[in-house]
Amino acid sequence: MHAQSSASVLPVSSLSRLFKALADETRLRIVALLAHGELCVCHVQSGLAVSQPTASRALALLRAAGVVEDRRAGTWVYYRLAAQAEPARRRHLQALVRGFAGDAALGREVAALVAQKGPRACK
Amino acid sequence: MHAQSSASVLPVSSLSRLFKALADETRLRIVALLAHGELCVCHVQSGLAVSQPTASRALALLRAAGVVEDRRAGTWVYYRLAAQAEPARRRHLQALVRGFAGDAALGREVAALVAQKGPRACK
DNA sequence: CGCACATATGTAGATATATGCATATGTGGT
DNA sequence: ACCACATATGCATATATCTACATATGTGCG
Repeated sequence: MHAQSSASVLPVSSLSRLFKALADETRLRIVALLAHGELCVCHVQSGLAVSQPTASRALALLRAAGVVEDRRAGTWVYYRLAAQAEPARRRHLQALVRGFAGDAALGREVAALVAQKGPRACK
Repeated sequence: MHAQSSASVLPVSSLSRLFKALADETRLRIVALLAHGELCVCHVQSGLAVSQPTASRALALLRAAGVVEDRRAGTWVYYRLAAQAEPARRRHLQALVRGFAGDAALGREVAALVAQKGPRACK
């Protein structure tokens, strides 16, 4: 008989779901933005120059995949990167964030987004 | 005017392609196996209990994505993890390999596969 | 050359994924 | 209650992805 599937106890399916969530360019760029701080949908929308439904759906999918969490603040819904319980997932997301967070230009872009939209910018 | 896309110079599209390659469970399990050493298609096929075309295609896609390299040895074609030039990609693949390589049961499974199939097992 | 074996590829069909457009929901303020 | 704004969702459509089955290619051997 042969060894058969398994790949042991490793969280293959959990990692697979994570990678699937990160595989889309729009969603990966959202993670890049969120590496610099929480944002609401309108920030993502204008930061990535995508339609509002696209931004909303991408964030919803990331939330379903456990990559982000959301928080409601009046009319706005803020999204932030979620803490990862699974060690392997945590390693990968941290690696991503480290890379993205080191990008100063991205940081300025995020700061500009927050400054020109959302609650802080409006009143 | 608004900030617009970009996400700066970060290799978003390159990372996106990497994650797309790793998003499939079959392919991710192949990477897990290869973390323990090079294998040929028949090893993967019986190790994951998938059909020969499925194993071959999965490996071909991983090769196209730059995740693995291949080497022909007579009738057999050996696949191994490829070195990554891009730092971000290298970090992620190394993180994966570290996790998978630490799994002793997986290591034994791979050893068994190599022992019972392929050139070394046949003659 | 012809056979046996390992691997690759063509094709088709089922299923998932992404996006645009319209519209619904939710919230705060007048 | 109504309106304005931010966000979410329904629906249709285009496109990508995966798998199965059959078949082709390549390599070694007698």
